[in-house]
Amino acid sequence: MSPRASRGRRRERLPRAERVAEIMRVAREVFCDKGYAQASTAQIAAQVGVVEGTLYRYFPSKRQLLVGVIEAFYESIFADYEQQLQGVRGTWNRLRFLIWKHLSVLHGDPAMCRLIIHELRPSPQYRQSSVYKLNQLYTQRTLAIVKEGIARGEFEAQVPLRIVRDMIFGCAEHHSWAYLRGEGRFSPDEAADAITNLIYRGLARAGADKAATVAGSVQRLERAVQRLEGLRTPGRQRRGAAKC
Amino acid sequence: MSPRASRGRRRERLPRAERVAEIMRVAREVFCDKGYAQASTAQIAAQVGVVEGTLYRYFPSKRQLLVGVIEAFYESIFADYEQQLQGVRGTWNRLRFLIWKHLSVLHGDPAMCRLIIHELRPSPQYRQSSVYKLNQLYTQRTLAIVKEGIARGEFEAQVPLRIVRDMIFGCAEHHSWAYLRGEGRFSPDEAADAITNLIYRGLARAGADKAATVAGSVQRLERAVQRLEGLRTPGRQRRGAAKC
Amino acid sequence: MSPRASRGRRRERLPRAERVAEIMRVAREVFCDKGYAQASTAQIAAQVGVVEGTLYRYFPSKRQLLVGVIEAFYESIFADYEQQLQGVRGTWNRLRFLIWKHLSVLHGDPAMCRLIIHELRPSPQYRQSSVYKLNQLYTQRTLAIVKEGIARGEFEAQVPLRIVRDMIFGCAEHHSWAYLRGEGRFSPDEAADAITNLIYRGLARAGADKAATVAGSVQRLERAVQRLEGLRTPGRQRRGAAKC
Amino acid sequence: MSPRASRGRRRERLPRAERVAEIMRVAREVFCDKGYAQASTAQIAAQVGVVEGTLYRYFPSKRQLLVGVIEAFYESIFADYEQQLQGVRGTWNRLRFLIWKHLSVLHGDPAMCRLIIHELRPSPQYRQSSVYKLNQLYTQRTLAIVKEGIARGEFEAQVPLRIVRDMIFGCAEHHSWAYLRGEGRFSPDEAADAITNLIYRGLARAGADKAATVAGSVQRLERAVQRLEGLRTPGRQRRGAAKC
DNA sequence: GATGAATGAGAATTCATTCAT
DNA sequence: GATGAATGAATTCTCATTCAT
Repeated sequence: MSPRASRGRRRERLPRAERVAEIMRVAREVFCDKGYAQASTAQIAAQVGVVEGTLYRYFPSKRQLLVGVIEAFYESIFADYEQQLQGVRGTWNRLRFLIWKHLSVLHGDPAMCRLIIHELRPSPQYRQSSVYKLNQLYTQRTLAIVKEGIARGEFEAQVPLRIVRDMIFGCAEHHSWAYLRGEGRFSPDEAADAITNLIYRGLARAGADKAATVAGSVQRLERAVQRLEGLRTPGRQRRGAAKC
Repeated sequence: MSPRASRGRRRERLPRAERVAEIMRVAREVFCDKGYAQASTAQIAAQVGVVEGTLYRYFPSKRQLLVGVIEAFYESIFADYEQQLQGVRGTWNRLRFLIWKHLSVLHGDPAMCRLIIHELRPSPQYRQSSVYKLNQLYTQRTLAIVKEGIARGEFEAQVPLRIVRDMIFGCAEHHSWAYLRGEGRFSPDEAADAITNLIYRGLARAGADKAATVAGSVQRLERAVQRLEGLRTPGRQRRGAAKC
Repeated sequence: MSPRASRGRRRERLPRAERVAEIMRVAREVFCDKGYAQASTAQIAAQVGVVEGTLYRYFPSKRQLLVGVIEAFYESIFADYEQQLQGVRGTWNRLRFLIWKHLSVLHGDPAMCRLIIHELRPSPQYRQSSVYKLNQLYTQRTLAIVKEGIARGEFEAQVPLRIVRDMIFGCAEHHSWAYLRGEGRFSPDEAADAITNLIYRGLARAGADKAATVAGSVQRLERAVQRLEGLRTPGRQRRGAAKC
Repeated sequence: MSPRASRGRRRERLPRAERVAEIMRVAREVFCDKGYAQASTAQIAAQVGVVEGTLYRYFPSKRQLLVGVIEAFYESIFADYEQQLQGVRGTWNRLRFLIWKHLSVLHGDPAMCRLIIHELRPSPQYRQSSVYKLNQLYTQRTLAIVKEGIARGEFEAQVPLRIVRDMIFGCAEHHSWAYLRGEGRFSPDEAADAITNLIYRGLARAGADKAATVAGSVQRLERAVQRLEGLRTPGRQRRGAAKC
């Protein structure tokens, strides 16, 4: 008898958290599908099953909705990052994991990455968003690995850290760039190998063990020299130890 | 007082080429200042001193105006590029010149570069624009230098060319990224040095003379070994050799 | 003086149905007055007392607004058509009613009819509009009457139905054509009589009773023959008859 | 050396008549192709190979260009009409020729006919155009045939001339209406037969010889009556005559 | 006779956001 | 908490026509 009921209006009153989650889920879809500018709040609202006004109860603006969506994405990406990294040993491997991870994210969700790279990052909101903070943490993690490499004597001491960071992330982004546009493909695995090797070699200390990448000629040479000359590599760690 | 003056405010009749040039000059300013989306054809027209319709006599759409502006920019950038490059000798120097050039463009006209990176390149028009073609040429030039390096025995034979390209341009873009947003600074000179060194070292043939970049420790070690053992390193491929 | 009054001039919030009705009413007026092309959405909106955007909440385009207006008109026209027709007996009378109805519509709302004939009907949308469907029903009704006439033996069996339809509606439209332009007049009553007679006679079975329309010459002749010869006309097919 | 020549500018100075003819030819094409509203003077000018200003040297407005195009078409249509009609004898045949001619024009140049029916005729210019005058002549020709039929006793004396005219032209237009929109087909021959028959029968005098169309039942009845009662129909031809 | 640059007013349409209910 | 009608200013683009050269 109620006209309300008969019109099938969804007056579902969801708890705040669920409503927010639903809006973000839909907004993410629409933003990824159409791009931020082409997406309309009307469409998002319709797809959620609410009216436009309702969106504004949860998000102060379309822009903040975008920021929210991206923040959630970022958090999910980095949720288990630390833990996974802890399982990886060795400078080369850790670097490779990090690069591979980055490439995998680009590969797995190109539309979201496009939003981040071309919508959020160039915008003034970026510095205020938690994405910025997360990114800084991420970057610091990355450089920490390089610093470890230096500390272990694997890398040159005078490494231009900022450039290394730019090379890793810039290369990954540039490499996946056509893919983000929907053209072509790339393999995160292969790219990760190649990038890691290049970076590693670029950073490697001249006399150091270039272990995994450089086939062991230098290593062997050094060992030979040590044997023959009774010399020790003057590397910081002195890992060849006593009796050698 | 003359009705002429009041009616036809500025009926300056410029030849086509001049009008086009003027429109592009102004459009470039406005696009750089406000960004593509925020720029309005009305503003551009007003600033040129014509009505909006006049814009559309020369450019079929706002978008094509952007493309035109960027194409002109690109052409001016690359006008003397070839010539300049011819004056540079040596692989490291040539690589460095190229990287420096790229960084200088980013540094010298960040706003235009922003337009290219965030407006033109992600758009569907990109592949049709002459910018795409120019970019391909540019990229090929870059990789030609790397190939020369290989041919000369300076670089490893198995260089992942695409990755090298991505590393160079991706690193440059990432490095200048905050600067493009108007935050921070960077030095094309310093960055060019650092990037070139990193790339060069990453590519350098293990047994080769790493002259300018790698301090000669490995080299010296190898020579010592040779002295001591009467061996010669037989080139990268046969490195396992007999009695070793 | 209250800021309320000055800001929100008329923020009357009508229920959807009422707003739609009001927009359609005004749009109809304006379209009829100026013609579709000369009518502007701005004028319609102003006359409704809303901003242009409000129009687009209810109609996706100016064109669809036109279609909506015409559909409503059509529906009102045919609302009681069936019922009225049921009250009319006899082939001639039914044909006459139908023709008269058509002429009356043309006469009663020439401006709307102009829109239909010159704007909607020649456009690609026409086949998709409900007007097209309604028109088909209407046409079928018309031809049903003709078929009844055939079944009753009043009309020739081999009637070219499509041509009959075209003649009825084409004639009515052509007849009212100057009137639609605002020139001249016509009388639906007189025209209906004349058209019906012409059509009826054109279709009438040669030997049939042409009762109401044809002044009774044939009729009388036939009766005379019947009297004299004691014959009945044996239907169209066997007309070669005996002794003739 | 002259830049003029090298640019291949067509500075052909054609005699006025040729230029006009060329403009009209192109304008006709474009109007027919796109419809009046969608056609632009720019396109017409470009297709002629002149600049827009040149159009305005020959035609005061786009509208007058349309009118000119249609007038030329009309004149070509009626160029040999009179002559052809003179070769046709008999009321039915003359009517049929006229109707067929009209249908043939609709069939042969639907796009032009659309322009006439939907662009020119509903417009205010129509009464001023020579097309209007030509149409009147044409109509009068048509009705002259009907009047001949009356004079010859073939048709009823009380024929509603205007309705007859509307029926002929209205039917033809309505019949070809879908065809003008590019949907469906029609045969001018078949339609001409059917329309002529219907009209002819509708107008035919009850007691008259309906020769070609009406199978002769009435005729025969009348002859029988004549025989029986010693009467003769006073029909003009009396061609059954004597010996019957 | 021809050019073609410039006009200028207006057209439809879009959409994030507000707020009375 | 949710609705959804209304805003309103801005936007790109169109095009017949004019007129200085």
